[in-house]
Amino acid sequence: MNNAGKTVKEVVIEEINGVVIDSLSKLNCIVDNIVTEIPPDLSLGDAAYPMFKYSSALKMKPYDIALSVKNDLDAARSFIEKTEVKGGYLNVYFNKTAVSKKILPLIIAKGADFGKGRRLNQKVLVEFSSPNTNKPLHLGHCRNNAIGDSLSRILDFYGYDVIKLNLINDRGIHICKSMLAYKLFGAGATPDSVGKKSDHFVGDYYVKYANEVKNAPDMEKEASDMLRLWEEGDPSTIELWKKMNGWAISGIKQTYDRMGINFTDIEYESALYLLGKEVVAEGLKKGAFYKESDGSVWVNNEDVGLDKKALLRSDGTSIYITQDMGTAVERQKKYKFDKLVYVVGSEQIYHFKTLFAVFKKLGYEWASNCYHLSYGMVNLPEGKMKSREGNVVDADNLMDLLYQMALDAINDKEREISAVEKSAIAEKISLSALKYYLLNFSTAKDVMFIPEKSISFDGNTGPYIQYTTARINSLMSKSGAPVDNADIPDDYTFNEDEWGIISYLLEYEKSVKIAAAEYSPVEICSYLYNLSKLYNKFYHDNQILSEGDVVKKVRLAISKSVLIILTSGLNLLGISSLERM
RNA sequence: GAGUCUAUAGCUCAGAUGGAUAGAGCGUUAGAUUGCGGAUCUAAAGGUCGGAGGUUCGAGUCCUCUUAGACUCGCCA
Repeated sequence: MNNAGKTVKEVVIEEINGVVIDSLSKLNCIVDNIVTEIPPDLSLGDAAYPMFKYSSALKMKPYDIALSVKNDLDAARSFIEKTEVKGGYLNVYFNKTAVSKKILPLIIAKGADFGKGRRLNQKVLVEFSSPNTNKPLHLGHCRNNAIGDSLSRILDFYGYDVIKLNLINDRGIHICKSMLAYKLFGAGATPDSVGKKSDHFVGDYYVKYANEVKNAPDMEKEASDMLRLWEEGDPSTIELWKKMNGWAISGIKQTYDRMGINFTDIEYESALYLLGKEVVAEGLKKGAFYKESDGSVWVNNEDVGLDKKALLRSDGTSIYITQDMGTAVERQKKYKFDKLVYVVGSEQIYHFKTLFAVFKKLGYEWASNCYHLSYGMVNLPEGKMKSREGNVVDADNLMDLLYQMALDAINDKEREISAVEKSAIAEKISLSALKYYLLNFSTAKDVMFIPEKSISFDGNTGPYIQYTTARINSLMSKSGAPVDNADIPDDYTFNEDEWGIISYLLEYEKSVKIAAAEYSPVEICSYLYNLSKLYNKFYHDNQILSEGDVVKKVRLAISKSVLIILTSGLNLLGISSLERM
C-alpha cells in the first residue's frame, strides 16, 4: 500500500536525503534507501541519520562517517539550518522559517483537505457492525462500530474508495427464540403500547425465552420448528418475523443515528444465506471440496495448517461459513472490490482463516485481498459480558449515562449557552468520550471497561481534544479578522513552543499513512492527543492576542493550523470538533 | 492436546518498518492563573518492558524455549 503523493515532510526530507546518499556514495557506500529518525528531543534537531549500519562496510567509525556526511550537508542548504554530529548520529536542524512558510500556508489554504491522499481508484469494502435482530446493540457493538466507522474514514481520506457494508443477521435459531417468546407471552403488545424503544422490546423477549426455557425444555424444539417453518415460508411465521425484525432494525437504526454511524449498503442475511450453495457446487466441480458418503460436503485445509471443515450439512442445508462464501462472491460480482475488510471480533479468527483458505482453494484471485480486522473483546471487571446473565452494557443506556455526565459538567461551568445548545454539546462530548475511549486501544487487545473509571473527560480523552478545539475557536472569534493566511517574516525567530507544534504538524500525514496501512485508529488518537498537549502548553505559556502584530499573526496562523488538523483528525475518528463546550 | 492473540509504572494503556536517557492518562504528592476557556499547565515519586537464551554495533520491537491469561478448534453463529 503506498500513495504516490508526497507529504510536506517528505519534500523537505528528501532533499536532504539526496545529499546524504550522494555523500555516502562518495565514501563508496551505495544505498538507495536511507533511514531517517526523529531525535528523541527537539534540542537534538529535527531529523537524525544513524550511521552505525554503514560502519562495518566502510571500516569507519559511525562518528567519522557522520562527520564526513556533515561536511557535504553543510555545503547544501535551503531547508537546513545547521547540522551536528553526536555519537554515531548526524543530527539535522531544519530552517524553521523555510519549513514554516511551506507548511502553515498550505494547511490554512487546504483546510479540511490537508493531508488527504490522491485518489487511488481502488475499492475497499469494509464490513462492520453486523448486528443480530434479536436484541439491542451493546458495548461490544460500540467498539465494532467505532473501529469500522473510523477505519472507513481513514481509508477514504488516504485515497481509497470505501464502501461501508452492514450485514444484518436477521435469521436463524436465535431470532426464532425471541419470536417464540413473543408468540407465547407477548399478548399482542407492541413497543408503542408499552412505551419502549423497539429493539429493547424485542430483546426483552429474547431474555424471556432464556428464562422460560429452563422450566420448559420443549421450547427448544418449538424454536427449531419455527425455524423450519420460516425456511418453508410459512405465512404466519414470516409475518411475525417481519414484524419483530422491523422493530429490532428500526430501534438499532436509531442507535446508529445517535452514534453517527451510517452505511453505503445494508445487506440482509435472509436474502443471502442460500447463495453459498452454488459456490459449494462450484468447488466440488473443481475438486477443491469433497463429498462424504452421508452427503455432507467438506474442505480439507490440513495442507495449510488448518483442519477439515464442513461446508454443507448432510441434509444439504448451508452452514454459517457457507453464507460467508456466497456473500463474498456476490460482493465481488457487485463491487469488483480491491480489498475486503471484515471488522469482526477476535473469536472468529479461525473462521476467517478457514474462509480465506477456501477462497484460495477455489482459485479466486481476490482471495489474498480479504482481511480480517479482528479486535479484542470488551470485558467488565466482573468478567465477560453475557447477554443471558444480563450483565451486558447496553449501548443506549451507556450513551444516556455519558450524556448526563457531560451535561452536568457543562452546567457546572455556568456559561451563557442556551439549553438547546447545551444539550447538543453534551451529546457531542459524550459520543466523543465513548468513541475515543474505544478507539484508543490497539485493535488486537481486549478492552477492560470499568464504567465508573474508564470514560472520563480529563487527560487522554476525546473531550480533552475537543476542549482544545473549543479553545482555539474561541481565540479565533476574539482575534478580530479571520485567519486566512500565514504571514511569516524571513527574520522571525520561533520559540521552542512554536517550533514544537510546527514540527509536529509535519508528522500528521505520516500518522494518516500509518493508520491506513496498519488499519489502526489508535495511531490517530495518539497523534491528536500529542498535538493537543503541545498546543495547550504553548497556549498556557505564550500570549497571543496581546502581542504585537507580527508575533500575533504568526501565533494565530499556528493556532489556526492546529485547529484544522485537530478537526481533520477528529473527523477521522468520527468525532466532532466543538466551537464551545 | 493443537492453533491464534496478549503480557510495558499501583491501575488503564501508547510505543509502524530494530536505534540516542522506555512514554502518556488516572491515582498519589507538591505547585501555577489580578492574562486570550482551569474540561488547562508545571514538577516529583513510580519500570529487571512476564522469565531465560540467541541474532545484531544496537532489541520493548526479530528468532528459539518457557510461564501466565484470553479466544478458537461444531454438520452452532
